[in-house]
Amino acid sequence: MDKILITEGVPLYVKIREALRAEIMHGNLHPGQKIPSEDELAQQYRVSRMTVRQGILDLIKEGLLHRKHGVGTFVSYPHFDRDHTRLTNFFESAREQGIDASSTVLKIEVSPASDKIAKELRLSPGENVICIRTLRFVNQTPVTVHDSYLPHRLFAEIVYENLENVHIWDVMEKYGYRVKRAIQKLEARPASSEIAKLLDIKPNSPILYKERKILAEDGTAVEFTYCYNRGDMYSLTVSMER
Amino acid sequence: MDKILITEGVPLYVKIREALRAEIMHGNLHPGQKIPSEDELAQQYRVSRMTVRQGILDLIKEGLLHRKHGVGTFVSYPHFDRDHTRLTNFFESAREQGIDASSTVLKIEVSPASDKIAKELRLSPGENVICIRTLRFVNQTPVTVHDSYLPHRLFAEIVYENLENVHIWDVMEKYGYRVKRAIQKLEARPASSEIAKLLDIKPNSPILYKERKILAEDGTAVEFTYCYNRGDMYSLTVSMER
DNA sequence: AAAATATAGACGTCTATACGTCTATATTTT
DNA sequence: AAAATATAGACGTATAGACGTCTATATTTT
Repeated sequence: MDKILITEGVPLYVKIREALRAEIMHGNLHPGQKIPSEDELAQQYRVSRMTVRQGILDLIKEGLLHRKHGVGTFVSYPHFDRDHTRLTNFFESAREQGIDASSTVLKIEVSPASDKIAKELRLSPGENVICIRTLRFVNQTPVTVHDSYLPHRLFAEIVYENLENVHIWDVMEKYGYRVKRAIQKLEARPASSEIAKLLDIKPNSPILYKERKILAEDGTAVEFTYCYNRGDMYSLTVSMER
Repeated sequence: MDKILITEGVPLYVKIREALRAEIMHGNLHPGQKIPSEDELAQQYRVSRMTVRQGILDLIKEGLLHRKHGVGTFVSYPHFDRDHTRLTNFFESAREQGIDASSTVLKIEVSPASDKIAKELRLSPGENVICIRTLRFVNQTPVTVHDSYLPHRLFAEIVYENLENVHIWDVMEKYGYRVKRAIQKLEARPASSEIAKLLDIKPNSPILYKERKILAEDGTAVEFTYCYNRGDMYSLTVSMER
């Protein structure tokens, strides 16, 4: 039985990958089930085995499939929370979950970087950074105070952009930097009086404190942030592998 | 100039990957620098281009290299915190950081799973789980209360094992399950009086609360845990990608 | 000088083939 | 019946070659 791939302008292995993904999602292939072997799929789709393999390997990396040498390839069980594992920005993830999200800019200023930020962003000593403090709302309730530090050298003109209700990562793309990776450190902390006031909670309430460094595709450190998230209204899901 | 690969019994692409890694680590190739093209490397190592490619792709997945279509492959800047990004267990990561770590078992019991745990571990209704509560210490100070739930069906005999100062993941391997992935939800919460007493802190102090589901290589859900970590003594670093 | 175009280098996709290694199962031997 | 062995199926590694696409740079044209 031949399977035919129609779309043009898309690599074959991507088509096969998506065809397999669709079969899994639609339940034609169910969790735990063995999928056809690389050879069989190659014949079905009339491509070479290596092409099928490339598509399968993608899905394995994603966690949708797993395989055992000498035995076969199997559909993984769901609950891998694939969606929450990707690096998404505030507005993206809110939109996906159908939540009303907004943000206001509290402050923009340019000043020399602190030692810590200079080190994290790999700046020369005394180099300037743009600091943007925003307050983020979910359903009109303040949830996060977000302090963002950007190298002034790379984003000097960004201070003239509209930054309300827009994610800064989208703005960065105009400057040629596409965000690729974040390294984040998480802690539970008591809210300072300043943060408590902004988030409309009592001082010393638990805050999910997050420091993160954002890297672009070429490894440039493009942003460093301090985030103060209301503990009772914010949770974060991550996936890690051995 | 030919480069020669000596070790036997190791795939060629692994040798090339490790040779490249060594060159980067030893500083022969420095961050930002362009490495030789796939064609050049194939000639140097006298292998096919696809073999070199497989090695390079591994290093890109790791974040050690990055590439730009039509331009070349480059050494990434460090600070990717590769070490903190892997899923490691409590004792592994403590050892790596040269920290004194220990744990005591407070309780072991077998009982029917709660609805939530049955759902997360994909158990039949009413199926039994083993609950193990441990207290973890760093430098003799209690840092984490750890409630672990395991399917009784898979690990019935585990209750007879020594579980003090041992990580349960190591014990699980004896039962044929190798931990592969964790999906964790993180929140900042106030400490309950029970948890506060165990961690020797005041009630309502910030706790980094963590729920996680642990999956084995074949996708079996092997453990569900609730973790209560002292906010002032525990932080977690994770990396996420788009 | 500016704009359009050509070119070379490098990565991206794809094929067809070969042989190695691992696992589960069937077969044979003890 | 148990143990050893063979076998088939499936993934793992590796090659050589072809052509596509992208980027930066050099060249030509305007």
